[in-house]
Amino acid sequence: MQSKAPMIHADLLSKINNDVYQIGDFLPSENRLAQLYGVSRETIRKVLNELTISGLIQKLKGKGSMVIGTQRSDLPASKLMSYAEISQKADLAVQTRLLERRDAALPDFVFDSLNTDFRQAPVTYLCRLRYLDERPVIIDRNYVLKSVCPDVPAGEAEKSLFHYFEHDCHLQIAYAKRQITVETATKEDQQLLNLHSQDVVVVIRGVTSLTDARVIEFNESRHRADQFRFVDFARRERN
Amino acid sequence: MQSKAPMIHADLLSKINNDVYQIGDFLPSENRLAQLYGVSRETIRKVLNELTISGLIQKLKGKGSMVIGTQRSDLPASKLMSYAEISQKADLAVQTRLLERRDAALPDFVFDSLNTDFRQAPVTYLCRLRYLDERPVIIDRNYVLKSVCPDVPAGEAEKSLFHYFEHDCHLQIAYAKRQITVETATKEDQQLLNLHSQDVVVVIRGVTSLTDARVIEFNESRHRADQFRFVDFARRERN
DNA sequence: GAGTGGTCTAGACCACGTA
DNA sequence: ACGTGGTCTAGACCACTCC
Repeated sequence: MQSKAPMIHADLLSKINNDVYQIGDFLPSENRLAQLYGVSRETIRKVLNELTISGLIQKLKGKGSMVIGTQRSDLPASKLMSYAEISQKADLAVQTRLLERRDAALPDFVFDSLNTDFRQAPVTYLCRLRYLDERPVIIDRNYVLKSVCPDVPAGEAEKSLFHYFEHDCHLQIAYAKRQITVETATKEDQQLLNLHSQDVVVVIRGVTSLTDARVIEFNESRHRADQFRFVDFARRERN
Repeated sequence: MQSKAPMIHADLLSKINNDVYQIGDFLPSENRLAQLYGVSRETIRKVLNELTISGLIQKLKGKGSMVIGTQRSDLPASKLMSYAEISQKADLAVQTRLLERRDAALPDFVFDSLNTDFRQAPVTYLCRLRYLDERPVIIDRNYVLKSVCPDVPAGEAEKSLFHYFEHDCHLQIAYAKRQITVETATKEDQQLLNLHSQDVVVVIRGVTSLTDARVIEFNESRHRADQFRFVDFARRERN
């Protein structure tokens, strides 16, 4: 049983993505939408607020809510999605190869963050190579805490880690902190991604947490710089 | 006259940043906060929702709201802030030099986006070089639409463009779309940023819009790759 | 059972833009 | 004057956690 707000959200989303409401158009007013969906105005406002944050609409005081973007135009690269999920949405010819999977301790470079709580914690280490059109473009390394998720089957690792966490382990991913930097390619980067010695890679390091705020994994993602693209939508904080 | 929600937001924010509520702690319950601040629970919930989106707290059903981050720990690189504002927050020794300022038409490379509406639109072109500790690290180029902001004084350009827009022109910045890529350094990049011919730069291209959804400027920002760092917080969409 | 957050409501008052 | 979004309220019912 879906609750009302998510259903309305999904409905408006699909109407925006399918040009029922086109960019530049105004949505029906909040009162009108409340009537149409048979809910209170506050419920409509909750949904419109989410669409505003996502960058799909802009509210104009005294005028209405204008459509300013769609999901399909610029795929949500800044959202928290797994590689498998993004690929699926983008309709790309992708492939994943599991290079390594073994028990390990968290390496203590721990991504310069002060996550000292996790030093030497037992993890399942995964190293996967991502292909786009038969060409290797990303090296993904995951360090999954055994205290939260005791094991990761090799078969699942080749598909989607997130899917495994959420469906098979009943663990709900909630949020992640990530950092993007550019670094010179290591010998291993050069070999796996077919790079030259002077090339650089885009490195994304992050921590992923669950709805109960427990950390489930650390990860490092190394991208061919020429294939890297990050799209962001940001709203200004009003002070 | 500040309204209630923003005041409570600011208060909780400062208490989190000043360790009154430390990471791992639970905030007072929603009912408790409603009593403390003398407002309704929905007002409290609005504020807590904002803090959740910002990555400062995580709500645990049946338990409470746990602090999971602060602003000072990882400064908000993914927020929509001007260079001047970020520098100020981060307490960096920075400097800006205006290299060029002239009337122009929007170049038609228009950032591959389909903003065909703006072809050949008259703009004020600005090129600024940003220094960090006496070293040049960023080349900023702005194309400010004359139809929205007729002119940009040279003096203001050396300070903060956003400050000029908002305080002197009474234009309210609302949101921006940006794209991050990595490209090989041009001759000009090499000269201005002291790079070698094989080096790369991180390029951020974007469009900035106002609260009334009008575009005010396009921009391109070219960063020394070794100085570039982008921090992001993302929440998982619940489907 | 008591307390927590999640959802939704019906209504109020305001500031803003259009006409 | 009217309709729009912005803000806030007081209260209801639910699902969840903890004791």
